Amino acid sequence: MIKPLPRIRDVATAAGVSTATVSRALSHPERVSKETRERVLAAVEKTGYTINYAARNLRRRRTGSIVVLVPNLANPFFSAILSAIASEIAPAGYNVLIADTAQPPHSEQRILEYLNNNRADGLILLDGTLKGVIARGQETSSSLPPLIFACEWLSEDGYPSVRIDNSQGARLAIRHLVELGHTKIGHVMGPPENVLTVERRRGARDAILEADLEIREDWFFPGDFTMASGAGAARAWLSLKERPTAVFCSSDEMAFGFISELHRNGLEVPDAVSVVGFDDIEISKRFVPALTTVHQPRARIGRKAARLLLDLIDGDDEDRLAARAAGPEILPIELVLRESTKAVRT
Amino acid sequence: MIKPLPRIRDVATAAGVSTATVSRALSHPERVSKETRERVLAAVEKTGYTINYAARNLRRRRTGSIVVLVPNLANPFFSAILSAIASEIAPAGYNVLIADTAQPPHSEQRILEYLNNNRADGLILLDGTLKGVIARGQETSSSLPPLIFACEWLSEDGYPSVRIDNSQGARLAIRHLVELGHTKIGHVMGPPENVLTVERRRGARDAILEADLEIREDWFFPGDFTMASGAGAARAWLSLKERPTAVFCSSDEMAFGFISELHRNGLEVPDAVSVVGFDDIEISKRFVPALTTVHQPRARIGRKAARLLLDLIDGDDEDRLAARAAGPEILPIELVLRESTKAVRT
DNA sequence: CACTATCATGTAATCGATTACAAGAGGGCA
DNA sequence: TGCCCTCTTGTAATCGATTACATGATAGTG
Repeated sequence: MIKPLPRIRDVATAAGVSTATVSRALSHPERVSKETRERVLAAVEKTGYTINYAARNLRRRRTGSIVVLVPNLANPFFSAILSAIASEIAPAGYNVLIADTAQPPHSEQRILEYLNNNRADGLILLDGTLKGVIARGQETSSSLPPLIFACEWLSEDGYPSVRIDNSQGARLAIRHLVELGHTKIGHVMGPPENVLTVERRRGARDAILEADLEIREDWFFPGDFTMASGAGAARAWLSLKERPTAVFCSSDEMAFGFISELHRNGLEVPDAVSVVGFDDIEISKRFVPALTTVHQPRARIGRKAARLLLDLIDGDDEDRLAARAAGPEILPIELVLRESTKAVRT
Repeated sequence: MIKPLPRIRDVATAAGVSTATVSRALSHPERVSKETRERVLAAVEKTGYTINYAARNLRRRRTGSIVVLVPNLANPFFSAILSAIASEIAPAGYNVLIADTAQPPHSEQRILEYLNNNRADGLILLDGTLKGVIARGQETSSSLPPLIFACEWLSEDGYPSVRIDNSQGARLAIRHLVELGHTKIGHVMGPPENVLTVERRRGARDAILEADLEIREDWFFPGDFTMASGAGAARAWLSLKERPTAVFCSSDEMAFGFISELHRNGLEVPDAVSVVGFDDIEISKRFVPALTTVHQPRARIGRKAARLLLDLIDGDDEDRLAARAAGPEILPIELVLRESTKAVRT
């Protein structure tokens, strides 16, 4: 029942040429004559030949795949970026290999393995908490494959990255609330060590100070980007004696958690409190109320990161140094005004 | 700057043994003596050796990866399943290779390539619209690698699949609405050719008839599982002279689109109309109103499909025939009651 | 016409790990 | 002591495609 797959030798026999010629006809068509090329292609068709990638990759000393490390595959924010990455990488002839860094099987050891040259020709990292792992990777391995950060990044090491200006996004959100007349503004933060948390919190603080408003530490609620943590922040908000009239959440998901928890307690947004999110994921415009939020061009981020990585892979060491020197690629964002914010009662 | 990676020969030299012994020490530790094993492991440590998978896979005549074909990576329904699949497959030593069947670069030709033995050791298909491609694959290739459908499936060919009882899910939804006293019940359907659409519509019709209620064709709204199509159905609902008082949507996303579009038109759920969804994706319990929906155990579906596939890969042809004969694996569902439905006004 | 450049193709080495087979060492048993 | 069996290790073939190098044919040039 198991018939062995046709090999390049079978094609060569069928076409009456050598394996070298078949290989050339397929990989460098311009290097064989028109007649043999056609004869080879016909033979390929006839035998049903498809290439054995393991053999090709072994000989070419590459892996043919690109690894994407995602903090959480199930999170729609990441899956949209992933989708864009895949759409750019697949046509370039690479496999997209996905690893969820939060999944239990992915110990540091496992992730290190991906960093090793012989697992991937390049990496895209959507997880900025891998500093330790990458440092260890540099010690262990003589040279890491090209890598690019997207969305998140390592604050010190100058790896190339594609991202937005997060503190600017936070400023846009806060300024909008200020313009609506809010003077008591809170913030639901991301996980403490995350770069995004740091940048967005900084932007938020700066904008609050610029508006000559007070920074109240008890209005900066801890969170971790999940809906559950947004709901927790809502409970914290409810328990306050003096409550902010507007809250900027560091992710859309937290904003949903926040709004839904208030709803459970009989309070509606934006009447009870104005809420701004961050990310503008798919559902934000359909949420009830539709969420005012900072739009991140997720598809563009993914595509850009993929294209930069492909350039790095094709380029030489010089190109790589140039890429690191060039600094991060910052894509534009915008504040999308919807229903979840309104002017403060006067 | 580029230092060549250590090969198995380097380890052999460092340990003072042959490459065969190194290979055995790593792949079949019980076949070498304790002392050499330790010596080899020390040499591996010292040289920083990591295996070259292309070489191993070439020799072992396998690819080391499993391909998952997803209709739409950016859809959170699928990404949760994918996440579960990855968590099960990665520890088994396979790469998870993802291909988005809806992405432009994935012509039929490209998908066919994945079906070929030498791209993957096995496939998990979340897309039931691939009938044509698979038929062509069977013609072209002598034997397809083991494959498993998850969620969706091909209605005729008896490929193994892991899924839920979709018509039963639809019945649960309709019965719930009937119990709440609704007598005018509508349904927002998925894309016409989709198996899920067919099954859920059938379940819905049967349950409506069982309740001695009328089937009104103009209350069966076309859709395609997306939020936008749910919003379209809402507009259709609004334009009716006589409107159903309850609507069962074939996906949660369509339910969100439906609810949000009504909200834009000043109508609120469940006061204006009761809505039931299908899937119970992450956000459903936090939507406003929290969505009553049919829960699919997505993580379990993903894990189960992955485990079955791994069994098939390890098994022989006999096991594969047995698996096809065993029929689909049906996982339990339940109706989750939340806020989007309420008793009809009497 | 002789000589060189160009083009098309074939021969065979190569990528790096695995494993069939061979061989040697050591133990057990008559 | 001699024979067989088991255990450990080494030698070398192998997986399938690519490509450096060699070769022969053809065209172009002085």
